[in-house]
Amino acid sequence: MTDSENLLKSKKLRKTALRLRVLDLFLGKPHSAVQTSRLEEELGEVDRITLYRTLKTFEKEGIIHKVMDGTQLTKYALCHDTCTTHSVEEDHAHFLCESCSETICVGNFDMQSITLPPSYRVTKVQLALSGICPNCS
Amino acid sequence: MTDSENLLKSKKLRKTALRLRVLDLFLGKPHSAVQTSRLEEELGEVDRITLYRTLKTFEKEGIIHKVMDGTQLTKYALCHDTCTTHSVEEDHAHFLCESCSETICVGNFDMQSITLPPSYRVTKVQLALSGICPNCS
DNA sequence: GTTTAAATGCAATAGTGTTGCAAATATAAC
DNA sequence: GTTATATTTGCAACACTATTGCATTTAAAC
Repeated sequence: MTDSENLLKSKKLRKTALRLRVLDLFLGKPHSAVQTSRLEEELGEVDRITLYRTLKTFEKEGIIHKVMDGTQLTKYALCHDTCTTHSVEEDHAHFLCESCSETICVGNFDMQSITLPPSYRVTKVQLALSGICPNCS
Repeated sequence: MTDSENLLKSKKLRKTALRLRVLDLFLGKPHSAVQTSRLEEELGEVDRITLYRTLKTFEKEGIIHKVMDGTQLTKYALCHDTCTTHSVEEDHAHFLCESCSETICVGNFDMQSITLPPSYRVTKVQLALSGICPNCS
């Protein structure tokens, strides 16, 4: 049984052709955030609605999470360790390369370093870095 | 001459009815990020295309900047001090209240606290905080 | 194999944002 | 105040992203 099949089974999701293909794609680039339109391209002729529903299902099950990289584009990335239980990912940072537009997860950081008035109750911190990635410099 | 009129003059932009109304709105809530659809509501019957073009013009002139608060919505806020020269705003943080959905600028922070592999050249840092704001708690 | 609940695919729809172009208008020159 | 002109506006049309309802298909359990 492949990783994708195992993952679906562990989430009690039915094994369908598209779900397996989408999962394979994410598992193939575990630290990259993939844009929805890019997924459509890579998958070829798929029903767009089904793809969107697949992504929503995966998000709800904590398989993938939306990535905030400072663009307004919808990008998803595979969840790791800390975010497998919920789709919410806390204190997580992403880096967007301004040259190649690739977005990658760069792991967690210490949110203690941010000071806010105590009247604000902060429950989630997302950091969007951008610049030039190692490949492009 | 009002603040809005002065601002337009200083940017060598023509004084039009819509521009003045939009500017007044932003100047009225100098630390809030306003969603485009919300602007449409508050302005009443305005031509949507003209509004979008107005926002783009203001953004290009460094009057307002796009705010990244972790939602995929387009929100703009007035530029202050550090971001008046460009539409790019650096090392800036915003706070989104999960209860009332208001987004406010919470000022700058120290980006030194983020550690990344040195092969990444970071030129821009955006921080999206979310939780409960003082009004809602 | 049969059953059934879940997933898919299609049609229709909504929201956001853009471009081209003719008409209107703000500013500057007279 | 009038006129000239470059800017701005408003409309039509379009593109992209995303969602909902519903009939059909299919995966998994029996």
